[in-house]
Amino acid sequence: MQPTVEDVARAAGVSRQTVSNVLNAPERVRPQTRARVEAAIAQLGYRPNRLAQGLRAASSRMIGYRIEPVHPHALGSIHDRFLHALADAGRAEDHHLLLYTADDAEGEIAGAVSLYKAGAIDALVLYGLHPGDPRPPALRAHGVPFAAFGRTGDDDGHPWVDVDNTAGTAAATRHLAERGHRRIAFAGWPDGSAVSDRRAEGWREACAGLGLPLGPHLRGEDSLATGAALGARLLEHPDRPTAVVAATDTLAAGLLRTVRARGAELAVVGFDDTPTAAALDLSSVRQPIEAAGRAMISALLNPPLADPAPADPPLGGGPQAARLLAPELIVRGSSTGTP
Amino acid sequence: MQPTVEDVARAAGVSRQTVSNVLNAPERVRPQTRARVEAAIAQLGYRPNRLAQGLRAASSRMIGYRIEPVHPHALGSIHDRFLHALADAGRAEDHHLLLYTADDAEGEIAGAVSLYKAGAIDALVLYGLHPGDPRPPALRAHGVPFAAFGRTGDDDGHPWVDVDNTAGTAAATRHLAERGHRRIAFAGWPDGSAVSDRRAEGWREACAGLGLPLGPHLRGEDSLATGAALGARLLEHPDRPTAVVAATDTLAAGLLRTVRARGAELAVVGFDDTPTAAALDLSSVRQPIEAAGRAMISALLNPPLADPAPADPPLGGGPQAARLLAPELIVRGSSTGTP
DNA sequence: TTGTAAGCGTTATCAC
DNA sequence: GTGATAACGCTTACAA
Repeated sequence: MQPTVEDVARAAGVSRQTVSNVLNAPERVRPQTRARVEAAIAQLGYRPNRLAQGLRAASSRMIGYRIEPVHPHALGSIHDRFLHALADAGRAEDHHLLLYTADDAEGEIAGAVSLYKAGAIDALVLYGLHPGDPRPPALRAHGVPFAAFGRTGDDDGHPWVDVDNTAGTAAATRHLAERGHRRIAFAGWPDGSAVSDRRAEGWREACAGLGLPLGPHLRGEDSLATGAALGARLLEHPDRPTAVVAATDTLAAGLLRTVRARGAELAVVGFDDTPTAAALDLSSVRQPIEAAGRAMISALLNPPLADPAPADPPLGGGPQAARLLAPELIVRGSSTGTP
Repeated sequence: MQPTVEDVARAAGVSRQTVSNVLNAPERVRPQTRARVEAAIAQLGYRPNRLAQGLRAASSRMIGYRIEPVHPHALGSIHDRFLHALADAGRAEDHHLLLYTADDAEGEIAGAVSLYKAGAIDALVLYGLHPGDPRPPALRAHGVPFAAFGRTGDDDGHPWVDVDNTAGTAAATRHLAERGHRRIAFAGWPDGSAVSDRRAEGWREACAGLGLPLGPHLRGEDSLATGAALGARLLEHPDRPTAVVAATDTLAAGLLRTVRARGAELAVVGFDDTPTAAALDLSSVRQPIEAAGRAMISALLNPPLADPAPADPPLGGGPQAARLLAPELIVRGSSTGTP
C-alpha cells in the first residue's frame, strides 16, 4: 500500500488538507509548516494518486492513441518517431498516452468513444487522415475531443497539425533542377489520395516555376514491387526523364532497385526519410515529426480543451498558420549524380 | 457529463447497487430487473468510470511502457511490431498501455516508480535488457511488478519472455549450408552483448553440428557503415567465406551494400526481418513478436500479479519453457545464389 | 493560516 | 433479490 495524504499529515503533525495545500497552493501555508510537510512527503515517498485526482478533477490526463498494425509492405515508417514525439511532448504537460488497438476505423471510433465515456482518456490523437475520413465527424458527434495529424479537407471543426507536403516535393524538385536535371518525373499513389496529390502538386508547381517541362506522372500502390515496376516504365519511357521524385520512400526504394539492377542513371528522391532511406543512400524529404508531436499536444491541451466556450471567435488565423510545418530535404547519393 | 450508476438506477427504477450487481454479479439479479437495467444502460450509453473502478479496486488496469527515441543508425526496428502486439494482447484482458519517456535508464526507473506509486500503472513491461541492466534490481527494490522481454542472465526473480536467438542463427546457418556454402562467417556486435553472443553461438554450434569449418567472426557496432566495412574485410579475407550470417539487419544491409557495389558473390542473412530486409531482398530471421507480446501480457496478468503468494513453489519449469520462443527464417534473394 | 465537511463514481458488506 | 452504508484518495469551498 502506498502512503496517502493522511499518512503524510500524520507524519507531519498537520491535517490532511494542509498537505493538499502544500501541494496545490503552497503560498497559503506557513513556510515552516510547509517544510515539515515536504520533509514528510519526501521521507514517505508520497505520490498523489492519479486515479483519485482524476476522479475529483474529472480528467485522467491521458490521451488516447490507436496503434495500427505495422503495414507489411511499407518500409519502416515515421510512425515510431511520431509516437515518441507525442509521448515526450505529453510528459512536459504531465499527460500520458494510452494505447489501444482496433481492427478498423469503425472499431477505432467505438474504442475511442468507449474510453472517453469511461473517463480513461481526455482526448484523442488521430493520424493518417484522408478525405472522407469517418473519424472526425463521428468523434465530433460523440463529443470526444481530438486533434488530427493531417487533414481531410474538412478540418474547420478541430485542431490539426500537418506537414507541408507540397513544400517538401517542391524542394526536392528544385534540388534536382540545381543538379542539372531538366526532365523530372513523379511517382505517387493512385487517384484521390490527398497526401499524394499535395506531393504531386509541389513537384508540378516547382517545375512550372523553374520553367521545366513536366515529366511523366506515374501512379501505383505504395509498395516496393510497384516502385520497381514504375522504375522499369520510366527507364523505357519514350521521353525518358533523368530524375524522379517519389511520394514515399517505399516507392523510391523500388525505383532505386530497378535503376541499380540495370546500372541505369536516374536520380531519385523519396519522402519520409525512413531508416531505409539512409540504408539505400536515398535522398529523402524529412518531416519535422518531433515538432508535429509538440504541436499536437499543445493544440490539444491549450485553448480547445481548457476552455471550450461555445460562442468564442473561431480558432482559424494566427495559430492555425503555425500548424503547417515545413519539411527538410536530406540529400544523399541517390540524387547527386549528374544527369 | 457522462451518466453514472445513479442515472442508470433512476432510469431503470432500481437502486444504485442493483445496477452494479447487474454488471458485476448478474446472476444475483432477477432476469426481469436485469433486462430493465440493461436497457437503461444501453439507452444512456453508460460506461463504468475506470478511474472510480480503479480507485476502488486499487488497480488502474494500465501497463507502463517506456518508449525510447528512435535510434538514428538502426534501420527500422521490430519495436513497433512489439508495441502493437503488446497493446493488442492487453485489449483482450481489458488492460491498456501507458506510454512514457525518459532520458536514460535512471530516468526510466524513476518514471516507472513514480507512475506506480501514483497508481497510474499496475506493472511495467521492459525490453532491450542487457547483462548488468540496472532496471530489474531497482524495480524489484521499489516493489514495482514487471515482466521483461529479453534476459539479463539473472532473471530468476521476474517473469520474462525471450526469443531463441541461438535457434535463429542456427537455422540461418543450416539454410546456407543446404545451399552449398561450406565457409560461413558471422558478423555481430563487439564483446559482452548477450544477444549478439547468443546469435554467434547458434552459428558456431550449427557449423560444428554440420562438420563445417568455422568462418571468420567479425565484430563492430550496429550500423550500416560498420556493416559495409565488415563486408570489405570479408571480401578481402585470406580465407574468404562464401556466406555470412549477420546479427542484425542493419549489419546485413551494410554487408550487402559492399557486396552489391563490388558485384561480389557473398550470401547474406540478417536478423529481425525489418521492413528494410524486404526492401533489400535480404533473407532474415523473423522474431515471433506477436506471440511474445501475448506471452508478456499473460506473464504479467496471470500468476505473478494476481496471486503474489510468497511461499509458493517458484515459477521455473513448465511455464518458463514456453517463454523461449522460436524464430522463423525468411528466405529471400540475398542467400539463394550458389556459392 | 489551518481544520472541517462533502463529494467525485464505483463496489463490497450486510441487513432487509 | 434488493437496498442502505461505507470506503477507495483526493480536492475545494467554507468555517474556525
